[in-house]
Amino acid sequence: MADSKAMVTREADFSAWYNEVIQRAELADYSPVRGCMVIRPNGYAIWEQMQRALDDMFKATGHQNAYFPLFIPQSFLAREAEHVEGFAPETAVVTHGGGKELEEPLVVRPTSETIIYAMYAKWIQSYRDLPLLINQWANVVRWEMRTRLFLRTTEFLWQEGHTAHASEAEAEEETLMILGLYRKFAEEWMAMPVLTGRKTDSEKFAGALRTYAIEALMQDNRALQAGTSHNLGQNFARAFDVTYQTAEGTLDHVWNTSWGVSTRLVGALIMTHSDDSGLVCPPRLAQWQVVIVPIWKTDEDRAAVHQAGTDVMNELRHAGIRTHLDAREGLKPGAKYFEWEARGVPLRLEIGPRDVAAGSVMLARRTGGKKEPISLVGLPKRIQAEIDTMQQALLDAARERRDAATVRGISKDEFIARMAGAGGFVFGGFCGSAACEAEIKEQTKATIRVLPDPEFRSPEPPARCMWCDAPSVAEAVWAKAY
RNA sequence: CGGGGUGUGGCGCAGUCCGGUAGCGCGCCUGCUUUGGGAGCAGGAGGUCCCGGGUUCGAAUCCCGGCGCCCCGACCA
Repeated sequence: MADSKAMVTREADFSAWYNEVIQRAELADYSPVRGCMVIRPNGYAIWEQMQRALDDMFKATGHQNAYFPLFIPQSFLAREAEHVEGFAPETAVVTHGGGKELEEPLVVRPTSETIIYAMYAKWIQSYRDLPLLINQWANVVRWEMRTRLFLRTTEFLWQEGHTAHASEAEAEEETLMILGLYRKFAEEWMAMPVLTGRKTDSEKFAGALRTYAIEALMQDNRALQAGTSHNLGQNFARAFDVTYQTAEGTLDHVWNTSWGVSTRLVGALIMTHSDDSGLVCPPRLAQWQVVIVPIWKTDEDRAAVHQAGTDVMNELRHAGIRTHLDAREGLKPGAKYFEWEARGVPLRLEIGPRDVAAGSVMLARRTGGKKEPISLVGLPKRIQAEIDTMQQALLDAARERRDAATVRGISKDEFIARMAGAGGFVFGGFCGSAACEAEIKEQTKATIRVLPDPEFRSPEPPARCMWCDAPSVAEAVWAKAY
């Protein structure tokens, strides 16, 4: 790599460590444009795996992909009061085109509700047109003050689903179905445990009736919102006049939902699993699940191990395992080991003359443990089992870490001390007052991440507000967040 | 925009206090020898020292004015 060979540790400087993991794994780089990043092939490959898995899930639940324009007439943004208040300060605006000043400035989309619902108004006439279930994969731009690779960049990639329904109940069902789908993706693909729940009014999407989110806890015990699903009610339908005729012949506004996850998930993946040797990528999302490193001394050996390596690669690929043979010359095996570790490849197979003679390969796991020789007989099955085991082990480890950093029912003073120190998730009673919520944020930097869904709540509902001691109206989860 | 820091080959830095014409490590290129945990030797390429102005015989270094980037805050997926 660029400088000295030892990495900054998480312990020493988590933020520097995060940047170094990204640089060493060649996931992304800073661009000439402030706040924007270049997603390099290794990083984009992870995003592509994420896209594939999510897209399959969207399609399996009846959604179709479409594409809407990057530019939105500025006036569109203003049609929904809360929405414009929320997004106007962070938009990029195009005022000139073709050398002339535009009659109406164009906003570079920070999100696409407005232009999509303007179109829905044209497309939806009858209850027979509902539900309309559309997703788009796109880039959006938000002029953030401070940016960080993957976590918050001026331009980012995401998917945004936008649906229209005939009733509030249907819209709510869709909103929650997607929340569950995001949770499933986070846990089963990213091996990242999440809390699900509702956002408070101060944290909800600008223009939504209700916002739900999945929240994860990073290794530095700061929370990260990993995905959101909004029930928009009829707010946008009213603003864009999206109406339909009911079976009874009356006219009604549709009920909308919108939901999204972004390239932030790549940052979440990094901060959930990686270690002081570099990226650790869950096998299901890894560009390469297995890398084969041949080892040789003589030309004879070289030919033999390359043949063996190629055979193994073909056999594994045939079994659907993403496998790469690192046949580069002029690099010692150890150098390759370090490089592939930094890039997070889950499994490494070393093949040298001794292994060829023994009909085996040496298996090393990115997550540690002893190297061990394994037989070439039945190799794909064995490797698939290793992949499945590692995928599960990563989720288990991440959940254990999160749970260890979660406390319930502590006092105000303990809360203050905890937010100043260890961090993590804190469950406690909440009085429901926005003023109280704001005061907590001001004094401790902690925010309510979610009002958790029933399965995450404490067995005994808290009786009083953790902060002000007024009667509690809901249990809340606080954390310092990214 | 407020506070702090920093701009020197691709990357990380030294040199700046005390002015004398740019150096180290890593990386890169070529060749030979190497290859079971970051190879060795030899040769080589690569720099408007952030920009502009000033002082001086002479500026990476001193002075003035800009700009960029990073960290901490306010905003956020």
